[in-house]
Amino acid sequence: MTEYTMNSIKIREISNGLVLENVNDFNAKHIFDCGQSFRWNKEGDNSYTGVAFNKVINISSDSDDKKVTILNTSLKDFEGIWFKYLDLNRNYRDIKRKLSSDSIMKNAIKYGSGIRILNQDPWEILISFIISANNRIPMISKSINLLSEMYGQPISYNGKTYYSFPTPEGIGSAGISDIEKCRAGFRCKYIKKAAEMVKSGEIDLKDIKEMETHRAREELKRIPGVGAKVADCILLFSMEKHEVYPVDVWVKRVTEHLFLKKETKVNEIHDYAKGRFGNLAGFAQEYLFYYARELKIGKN
DNA sequence: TTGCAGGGGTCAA
DNA sequence: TTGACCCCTGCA
Repeated sequence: MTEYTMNSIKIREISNGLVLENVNDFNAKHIFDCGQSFRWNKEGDNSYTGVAFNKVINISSDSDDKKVTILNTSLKDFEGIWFKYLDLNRNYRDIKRKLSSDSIMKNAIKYGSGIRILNQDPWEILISFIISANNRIPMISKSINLLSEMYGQPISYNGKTYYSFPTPEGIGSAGISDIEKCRAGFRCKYIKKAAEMVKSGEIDLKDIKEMETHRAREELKRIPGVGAKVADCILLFSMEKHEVYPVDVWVKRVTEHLFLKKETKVNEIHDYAKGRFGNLAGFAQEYLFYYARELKIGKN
């Protein structure tokens, strides 16, 4: 049996995948339920099956044993895709230690101790978070799945058919009445326009990813349906801008409730987060979002 | 059974 | 700064 090591993670090949050992700060539930992705479904055995980068994989984790199992993959794909996607090169122990200077963050981090910020595809995140505006999570997932069924490629796994996320060409060439079949309502016109802009090269997501954060945000906001919050989600979840602090209703509530103790304007919340969490604000946001939403903190 | 509020915001006035 | 907005669910 051959074993490999990447960043102190031991990798062992099994018949249909890989077993990773000595993985710190990794909990599948925390990662896939903390709001950064809409394409991971919980299975009966508490594992998660998801579609990303035109592949379907299944991930389960045992935090106590520091063990992660990835099914339907290969060593080659792990090295080429999943190691980066799962952010396994990052030391979350350091991040958590730096953010734990007060008891409030300590509790939030303890609650979502296995959160990692995925490195997702900017194009997929762009469309997904346009759909998220004034919407509910089950509906967002449903619309993304319908879009994928209509314009993506089928992928079979475990007797089920999944669909890859569509390309800009796929959605950009579709008519508005077809896109409306994804049930995203008034957001459909934004989806179409965004796809056309990416398809034509008017918006180059690769370029934007390389830009300084402020300029990248302004560039993203040129896309219809992308305001401050959606732009920040794109920056944090797909462009490695970890200093941004996307403020949605939950984050606004939890920041007010736990820290500011009063109603506060979104701009002031940004300033506060920048001052308090610095270049780790994005990580803080994820711990707080998960903590707030799971425990309904600040609601009412 | 029907009706209404409201949701991971954005846009236009 | 304020409403409207597709679609759907939960709850009177």
